[in-house]
Amino acid sequence: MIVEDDPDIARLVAHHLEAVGYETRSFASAYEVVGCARNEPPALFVLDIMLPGGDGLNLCRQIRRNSSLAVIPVIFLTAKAAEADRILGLELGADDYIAKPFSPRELVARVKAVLRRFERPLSQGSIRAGDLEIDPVGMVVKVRGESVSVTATEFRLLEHLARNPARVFTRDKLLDAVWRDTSFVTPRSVDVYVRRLREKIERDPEYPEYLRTMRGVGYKFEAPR
Amino acid sequence: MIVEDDPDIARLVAHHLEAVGYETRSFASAYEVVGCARNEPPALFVLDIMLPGGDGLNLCRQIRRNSSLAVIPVIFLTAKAAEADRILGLELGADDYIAKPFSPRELVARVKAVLRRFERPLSQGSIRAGDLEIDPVGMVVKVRGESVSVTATEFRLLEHLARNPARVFTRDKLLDAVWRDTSFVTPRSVDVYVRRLREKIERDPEYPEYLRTMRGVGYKFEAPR
DNA sequence: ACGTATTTTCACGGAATTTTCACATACCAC
DNA sequence: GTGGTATGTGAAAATTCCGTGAAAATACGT
Repeated sequence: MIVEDDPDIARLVAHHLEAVGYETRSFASAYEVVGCARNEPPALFVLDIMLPGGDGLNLCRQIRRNSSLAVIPVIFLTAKAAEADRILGLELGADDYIAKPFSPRELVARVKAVLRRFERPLSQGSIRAGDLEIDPVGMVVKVRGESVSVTATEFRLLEHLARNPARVFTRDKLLDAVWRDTSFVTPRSVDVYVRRLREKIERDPEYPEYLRTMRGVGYKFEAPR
Repeated sequence: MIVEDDPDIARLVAHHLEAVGYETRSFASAYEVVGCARNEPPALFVLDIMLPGGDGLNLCRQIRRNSSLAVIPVIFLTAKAAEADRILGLELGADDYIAKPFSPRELVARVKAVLRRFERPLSQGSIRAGDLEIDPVGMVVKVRGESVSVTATEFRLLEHLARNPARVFTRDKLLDAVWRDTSFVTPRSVDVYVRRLREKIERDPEYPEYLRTMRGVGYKFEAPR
């Protein structure tokens, strides 16, 4: 959903997003945006910062305040790169920005990136990293072609970490994300699962390449280069 | 990485980019470009559109198809300033183009602009200062591209200081902000952590550029220009 | 009900980190 | 320079944290 008062730019953005298969709707002002969005929620907003009659920031605030729209990512178009920090830094909740002038490739890349970040729960595709292959549908993990058997919890833990590579999770966060019932499980249980996963997927469990421990914090998954 | 068959122009481009501090590698044909780039990925491609034996557009397509190179920006050099070329080039995945003949100033400006657009930290929230990169999500600190290992407390201290650059903190304030338990820790412990961070991130720990001591007061983080 | 696979807990020991301290050195005022 | 104070340095002590092995608890199929 594009909100941009300059028709040339609006058309440009729409065109390039449609060229790679996205549906778009364009608005020249902030007016009916919230109403329409509520009717048929878009996957993403692209907002011009400068809009006649209440700027884009304001619109963003409205979107964020509306509970049904609050989760939808927002990308800002801005003429001044200097504004950028303000946008991301502020409590506005923008997810990225694109400085004008932008190249179509950049536009598409950022849109894809943001959508990827937010689509996570929906994504069902299998994950590849290094010589690891994780197939959520079949609950199968393959290491260098060899499939290894993992238990349900092991799999969910690995999947969650691998879907968020290079990102540190505390044990508590992992418990929240991976353990179904939010029962009272010792955070240290995570350690045990990490160990067993390492035994199964790491070349040398002593020097793990995938499942790195961030001492004092938690664990993270890394795709070896 | 410059790909241009006319040696005069290639030298010209290389010279002007090197004059402002960029490293360059030049190729007269599209041949080994992809291979070399894969070995040592450049920050940017400058491609002549007209190349003997498979033109620049083709090369660009190849680059875009290679997943490890696909993110690297491409600038085209073209003799024909026709708008059609521009659209075509951009849709192909080029990020800008420069029409020949070009002024050195224009060349450098465009290269800088494109690099600036793409240099933005990948994950939101990560801090960049000088040749330091601090990624709170992954708990990673990079110095000139090299990631250095820091402990949890070291990281929290560095992050806190870097988030408030050019601002002096007394040791007590740092203890309050960075240390988890509000226990009674000697303020001098801060010194030790500053030292260890300096050993890891400063070029010469004797003359620190980032972590400056403000005698009689405390420490502050400064981003060297 | 029984045996098996999985999940969860726990205590221990080694290792990494944190914290402290004594001393060396640098800085400042005089 | 001299003295006094503040910071840097090296290393040891204290503490925390994680990997390990194994046992207890739970689920699961036969």
